[in-house]
Amino acid sequence: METARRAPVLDFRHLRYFLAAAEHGSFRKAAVAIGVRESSISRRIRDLEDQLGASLFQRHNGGVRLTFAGQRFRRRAEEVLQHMRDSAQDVGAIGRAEIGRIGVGVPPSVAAGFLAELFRTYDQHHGGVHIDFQESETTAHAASVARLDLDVAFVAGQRQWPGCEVTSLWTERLFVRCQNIIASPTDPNWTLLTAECFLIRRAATSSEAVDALVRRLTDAGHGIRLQPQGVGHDSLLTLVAMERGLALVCEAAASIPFPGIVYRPIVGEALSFCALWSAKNGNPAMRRLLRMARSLAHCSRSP
Amino acid sequence: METARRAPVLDFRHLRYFLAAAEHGSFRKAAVAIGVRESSISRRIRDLEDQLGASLFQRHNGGVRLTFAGQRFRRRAEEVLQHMRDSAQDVGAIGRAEIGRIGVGVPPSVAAGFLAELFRTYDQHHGGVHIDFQESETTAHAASVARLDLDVAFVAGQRQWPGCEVTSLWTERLFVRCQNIIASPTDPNWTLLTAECFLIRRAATSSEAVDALVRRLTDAGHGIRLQPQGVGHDSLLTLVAMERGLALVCEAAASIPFPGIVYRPIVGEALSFCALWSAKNGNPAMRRLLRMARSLAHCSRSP
DNA sequence: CCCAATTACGCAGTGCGTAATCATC
DNA sequence: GATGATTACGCACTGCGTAATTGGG
Repeated sequence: METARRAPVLDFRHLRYFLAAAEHGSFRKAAVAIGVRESSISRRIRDLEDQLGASLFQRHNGGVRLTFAGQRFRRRAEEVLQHMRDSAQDVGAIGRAEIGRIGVGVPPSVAAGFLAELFRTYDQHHGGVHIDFQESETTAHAASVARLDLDVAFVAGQRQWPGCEVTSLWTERLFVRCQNIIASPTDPNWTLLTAECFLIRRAATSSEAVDALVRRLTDAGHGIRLQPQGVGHDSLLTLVAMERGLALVCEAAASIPFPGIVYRPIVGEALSFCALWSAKNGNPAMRRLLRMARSLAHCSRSP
Repeated sequence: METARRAPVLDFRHLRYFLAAAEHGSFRKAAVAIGVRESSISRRIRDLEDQLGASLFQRHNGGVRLTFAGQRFRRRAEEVLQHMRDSAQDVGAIGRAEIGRIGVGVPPSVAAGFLAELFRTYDQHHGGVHIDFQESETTAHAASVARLDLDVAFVAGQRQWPGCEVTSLWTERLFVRCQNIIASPTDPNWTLLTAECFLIRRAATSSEAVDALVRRLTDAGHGIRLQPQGVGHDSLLTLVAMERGLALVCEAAASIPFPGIVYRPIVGEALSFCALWSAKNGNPAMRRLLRMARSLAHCSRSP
């Protein structure tokens, strides 16, 4: 058995050299154009011809000319190379976060406040990135982030979550959402609060905000009546308007007006929000969003 | 200035490795599938990611998973690789003379005889090859072959031509094409022939066949009247039917019947044909035609 | 401790440049 | 002799395999 010289692996350079030679009609000129010696062109094209099983050039004195096979291969090679360049361009754009996709976990209300501002700004600068919002509770968010099902989640509270990095971002005051017939002390009337019952979403029974309020009231010697409801955030608002109780909301949600509803701040009570993300997640669009969030948090905090 | 490690040139292997890893969801499995070590896969994909400027896989314990960029690049890579394979296939088919193009120079009549048989057989076996016929005189054919404008030319005579290889193929008897009123001696009546005038195409004044006949007649002490006409081969036939003279044809043309026309062989006079081609011409379809021609000549000669 | 990916290291193979050679005008 | 492609040779470098390392259940 003959030890057939192992076929050289086809390289994109083969195509580049070939196209240059085809364009210039001369190995020499092609070599100058590419910045390489003629011998390289010659050998690479010989490799290419060997591998393809057809000669691509007719060599005559004064240069080379494409054979029939060469003419045919030229188009193909151009297409392949162009396609490859496009692909690299495409993927590179993802790498530079010019396009892409982010899965983002958000708390119930993103219509106003820090997050609304963040995503508005982000969209302005990275319109090509599709943002997939996922509304859920903190625990589920943390798990998704750790599993890389979500790229980043914005949640209330500062606690650690396994497999998640935590980046503190901003703080919001807590508000009581109530009917507008209730008196409006600057400092909330605790007695009044305890008389009413608090409507909370069943899924958020152990949320940071509720925990904080309960702690605060019990520390002050007051009781509190919680009334979990299996409804969404929007419906809670309606329930309040129906005089079925009060609702606890953060500052972002308090900026949204609704007929028959007013918001009263709970002085001294605040809720801090942070971003959860995974160190293993290299999604450049996510990292840029995170950077932007930090920058935004810094801006709005320092003044 | 930092000595930035020169970027590794993208290779089709990069794509193959990447696709294998994407398919198997594991560098390890991809490595076995391809028949290479994991480290190779790992490094090559890292190169690819560096070059593209985006990470393609999320590494988690138990394997890898495509990122958004990776998913996108996967389609592209498949297309590029497939396109490249198709191209190689295509060009390879040309190399194996399954498809292609041949420029063939032919004498005025190819409707019958050796060439007709040759092309009929060739078409049967290589239907994908397009044959470009070019009808011209020997000198022009030889020049075209040397310039590689023609791949091969079949011409009468055996003489050498610059830049051409010569391959003797077959021999044909010469015939006189005449009106059917002329007597039909087995051996042509030389007196009769000299009495008539020979119609020849002006372009073929110095053709091998005419030269041979003139030589023969003058050697035998006879004169000959040549009457060049600026018409094509077909028209000559009509002129003979109009009793304007005789015409000299080779055996192939003599097998085509025409009303009012008969052919008489010139005993002892024969014309040999050969193929002209260039040693520099690697056109595989041409070389296969040539091989087939030799084989055919051998077959029809030996019995 | 296992699985899977990554990194360190040494060796073989490949590609390039230099330079000589061939071929044609 | 000039131009242009091909070939011989030596060197640097890349890429692979082996094996050690990291990292997460």
